[in-house]
Amino acid sequence: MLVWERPEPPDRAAPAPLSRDAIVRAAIRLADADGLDAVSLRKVAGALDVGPMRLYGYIDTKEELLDLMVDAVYAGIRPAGDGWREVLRSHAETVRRAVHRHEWLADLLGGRPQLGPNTLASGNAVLAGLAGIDLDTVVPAVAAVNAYVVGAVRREIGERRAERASGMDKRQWQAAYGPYLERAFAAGRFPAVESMVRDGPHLDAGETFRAGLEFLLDGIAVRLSGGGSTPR
Amino acid sequence: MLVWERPEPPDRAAPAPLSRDAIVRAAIRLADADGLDAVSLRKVAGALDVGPMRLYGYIDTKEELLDLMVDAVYAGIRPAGDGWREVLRSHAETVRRAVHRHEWLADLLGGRPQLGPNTLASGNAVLAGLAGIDLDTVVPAVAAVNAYVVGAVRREIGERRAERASGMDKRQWQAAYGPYLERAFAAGRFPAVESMVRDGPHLDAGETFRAGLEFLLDGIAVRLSGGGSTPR
DNA sequence: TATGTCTCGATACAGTGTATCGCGACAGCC
DNA sequence: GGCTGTCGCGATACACTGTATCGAGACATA
Repeated sequence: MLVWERPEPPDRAAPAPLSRDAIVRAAIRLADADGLDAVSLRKVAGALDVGPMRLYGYIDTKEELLDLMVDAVYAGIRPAGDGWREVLRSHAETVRRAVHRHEWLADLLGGRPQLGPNTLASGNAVLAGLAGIDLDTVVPAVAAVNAYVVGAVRREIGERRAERASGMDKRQWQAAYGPYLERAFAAGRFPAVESMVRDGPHLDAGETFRAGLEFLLDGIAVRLSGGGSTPR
Repeated sequence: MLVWERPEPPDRAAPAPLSRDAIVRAAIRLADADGLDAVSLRKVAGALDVGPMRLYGYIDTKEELLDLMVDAVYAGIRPAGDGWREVLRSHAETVRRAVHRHEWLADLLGGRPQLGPNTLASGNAVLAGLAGIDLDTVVPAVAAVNAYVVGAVRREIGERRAERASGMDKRQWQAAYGPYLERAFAAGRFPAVESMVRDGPHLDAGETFRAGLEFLLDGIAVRLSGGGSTPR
């Protein structure tokens, strides 16, 4: 094509000013709106009016971006309250609330060790709130609470998504899986599950989360008060 | 109609005989060898000497294949032992062992509700082992143990991968993250974390898992023996 | 034998993460 | 003020993903 008819290059928008922070915020916006799958380097870059390759000046890898997203959320995760029990409980509840605001967190938590500054600060605050207690108890206790929270929110979000996928409503979810379960039960192969579904309590997600958390805290309390070893 | 009850297509004197089972086994082999990312429909089909589109006769979606993989593993997950405590403990340990054999399970567990026949049978066995106990306690207790296990194995596998990624050795992992943590500590911003790392116990993954599990079981024991409500 | 049904899989599409590298813009120097 | 060296941007490319489409061929039935 000859110069004469070749269009001039578009007025090069002054390269949009960029920062790791802006990138992470854009990625979080995308993930909040459409889930983690919607976070592609191309889309993040597009949201910032920037070429995809530009991002590689700020991060080496998509995984690093995900790590930064997690750490950004941890900026708002701090335990509150007095006493070991309240510290651990509020920590757990705060993480859960964060997951409610950012469902994609459920996909990332526990997936790889998080050592970002905000995550470290959050962990530091929890440990500081437990100062004075024997480290031999604190370390496994904190690990256990974290493990529980990760697993619990994962299941909670997983179920929520399954419900949403089958039509937005718990009634409709039951309509989708109910008949399947009915047929599975009809064969009589899962009587214990069947009686649980029929006669068991129907706790909502929050009640289930808190009930499990209290079990765990009660168990930690046993160790703290008993001071002895765990009974077999 | 869900995968589990949808009948397989009839045996067809096809170029390569195929079955849902063969597909799932091939997928599991790939995932065991090279991780979940190595499970692509093309690679699975390739391992079976078959075109990729052939698989869609047996599954509707890749997610269904992942569900089938999880359910296949649950075929070997059954609790053993007598008494609620031993049932829950052995269930947890068995799941953990399965995750050790199939690390990709850690990426899938809790991600979506599992209602396959083997998973239902496993859950049924656990509930049957808890027969006689008040369902108001059993339901949250089982949920809590499952949540804990999911979170715990996720972290365990996540850490194991991070170590492996940085050179195969725990020493080398500490060499990779150690200096970073040293620098972070040097600023004095995470004193509680620092003292934990320096003075805290260094439990291995198995000890940590069991310690947290015993906390949880102790907490459930409190409810079972006390019979009363949880103290605030 | 003709017809209808069904399955296979080649091809295609839109998307992914990221390596490569030429071009253009800027900074510093003569 | 003009030249040159450096550097970062981002177009292009690559290998790969999950899956929709659809023509071709095989089988069962009429």
